[in-house]
Amino acid sequence: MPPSSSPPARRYANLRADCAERGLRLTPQREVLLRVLSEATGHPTADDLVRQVREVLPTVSHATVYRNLQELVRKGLIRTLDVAGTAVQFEVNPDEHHHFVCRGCGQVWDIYLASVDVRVNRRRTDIGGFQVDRREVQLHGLCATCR
Amino acid sequence: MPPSSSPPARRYANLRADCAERGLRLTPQREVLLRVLSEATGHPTADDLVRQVREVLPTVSHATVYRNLQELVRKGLIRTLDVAGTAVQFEVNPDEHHHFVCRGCGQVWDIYLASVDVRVNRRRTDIGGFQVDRREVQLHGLCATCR
DNA sequence: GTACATGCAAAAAATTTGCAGAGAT
DNA sequence: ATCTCTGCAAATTTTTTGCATGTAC
Repeated sequence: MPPSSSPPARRYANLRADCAERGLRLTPQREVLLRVLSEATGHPTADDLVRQVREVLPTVSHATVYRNLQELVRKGLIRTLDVAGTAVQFEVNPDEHHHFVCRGCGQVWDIYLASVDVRVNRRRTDIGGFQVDRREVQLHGLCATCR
Repeated sequence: MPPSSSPPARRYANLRADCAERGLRLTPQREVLLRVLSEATGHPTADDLVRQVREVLPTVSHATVYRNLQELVRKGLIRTLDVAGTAVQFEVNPDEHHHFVCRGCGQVWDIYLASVDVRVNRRRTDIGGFQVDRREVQLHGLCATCR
């Protein structure tokens, strides 16, 4: 089931359609990247993706993959995973989900929450007038292996 | 009030005590760094901190500040802020709090929550046996200026 | 005195940029 | 024909490392 309940083929079709819709051309390099993204498990780094794309198109340049990822994030097709580490990790699971971060090994797992109830304490909070689009919960601790 | 309800002097004393307790020597460089951290507002990057330390000790090396920050994180005196961006940001607010991330300008604010209620859906979640030490909520959206 | 900390300089890692040419629409 | 995208190579930015020297405890 994880990392996503939508099958890769479906996700690939969706990504292609999203690109077309937003005026991103479907070049061979971009198509391979989309396929790699749609099949990805976990949270690949830009470098992971460069390597995987190169398994199919060995001549693809670093810059192309980085630029494409940037563009896909800008258009909202994928997201960066907000977990500090070395390199940026990309979030390719389109389902609404959250994360568990192990402080031992640094790995990140997708988790699904049955309920999220959060209320801001406006009195203590030094910012107002903000609009919330998305809520993400990160649980931090130790995974079964690191315990 | 923000970024922390404890006054800088108190936070500085706490950090010094924590260092002593964990066998970290109080060198002049480290003391200046602790003072800068205790007075910090927001979420400084390593480079921000290097610059601020150098206002007091102009000869401090890059490596020293980076190594110290690493050590302070390892010992749990500060944390890295889990928000993807360019450089790692440090979390120096010792109070329990959460974050609002603006997708327009990328800025991050501390927010305080009145209540957090989260229940994991174990059936959908592909990991078990993990132990949770801390829960962090990130709200994503647009700040008042970027709206 | 000893173990830990620092400075320096260089390396490594991650990401971005300029530019000329190729390709999609 | 146009505007986007790509490859290459080099530059930038951020962080880490080795080693000799210095210093807090």
